[in-house]
Amino acid sequence: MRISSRGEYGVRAMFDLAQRYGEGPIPLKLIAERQEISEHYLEQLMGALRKAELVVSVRGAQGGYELSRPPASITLGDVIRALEGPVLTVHGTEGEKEVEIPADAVERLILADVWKRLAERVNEALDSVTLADLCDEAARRRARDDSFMYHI
Amino acid sequence: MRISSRGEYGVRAMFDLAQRYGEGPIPLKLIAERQEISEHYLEQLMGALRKAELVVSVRGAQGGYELSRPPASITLGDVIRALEGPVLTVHGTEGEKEVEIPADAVERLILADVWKRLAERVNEALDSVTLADLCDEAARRRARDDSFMYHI
DNA sequence: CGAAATCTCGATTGATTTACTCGGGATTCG
DNA sequence: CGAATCCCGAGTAAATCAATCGAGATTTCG
Repeated sequence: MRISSRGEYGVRAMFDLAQRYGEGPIPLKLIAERQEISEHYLEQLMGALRKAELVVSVRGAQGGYELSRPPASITLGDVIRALEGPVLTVHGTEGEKEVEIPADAVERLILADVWKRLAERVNEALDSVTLADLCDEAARRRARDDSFMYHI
Repeated sequence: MRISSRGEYGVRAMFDLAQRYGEGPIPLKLIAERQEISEHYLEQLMGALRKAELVVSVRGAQGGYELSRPPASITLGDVIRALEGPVLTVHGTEGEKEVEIPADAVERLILADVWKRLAERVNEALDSVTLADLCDEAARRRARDDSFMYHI
């Protein structure tokens, strides 16, 4: 149950974009350099984020990517689900259609319910952090570090 | 971010054992049959659960496995962590030792904190369900189904 | 005692997923 | 036009997953 590099890199890239929200499109190359992610690999991730409508792209020279909406309205859950698919899926529970008749129906049904509830809790946790939260925290820490510098 | 078959099968097997807690050792073969899991594969999982001290084994004829402690004191988190390793790990955060100097230290530190908090929330969710909870719910549903039968 | 029932352990294997890399095409700005 | 971009699909090496297999060690029962 780990977050793959897609999720990790995706969040880093989105954090990067969030801090530049409103400055127009940011070329992928810059994000890749700052976040130390392979350009080609990041392209794939941005493609998925664009399909999920979390970013919009501008093609051609001076193009790039920007968030499709304010950082406060994009959660880590949005980013992670876009890149890694639905969270905490269990094979016996994933699809919408019912699986084959189980040996002990009661047990299987209980577990299906439990997995579902747990997945909801995980999604709630992931959705409780927005890109704006990350930006605010970054601003706070940078301010603190700066004032610390002046006191030397 | 899915639960692998190890986690899913492991929970099924532990649920099975929990419902027979106090009846002495249950042979793996029976669990495998009831839960429709390959015997050899389940052996591996039981080995991990034994090393995590969630079950104890009794060797020889009439042997088998039983829970090492009451169902109310074993959580789904215990089972899943024993079988799948620590939950919601992120490569850049997993080890205890610090990774190489990041490009933007503030960003990386914030994300490390966030991943850690999220992992805690996921663990809390997984630990909020015990094997006894599953058994209680099974008993409740079976009772309801039975009384339904009598009314036909 | 000996045979059957069990757990124990490590090796191997095929399929899938992950984490990339590569190459070329389409679009837009200057 | 040509450079800077995004766009897209194919390919690949390594890791992980989900088993499978085979050979032992231990214990009960007849």
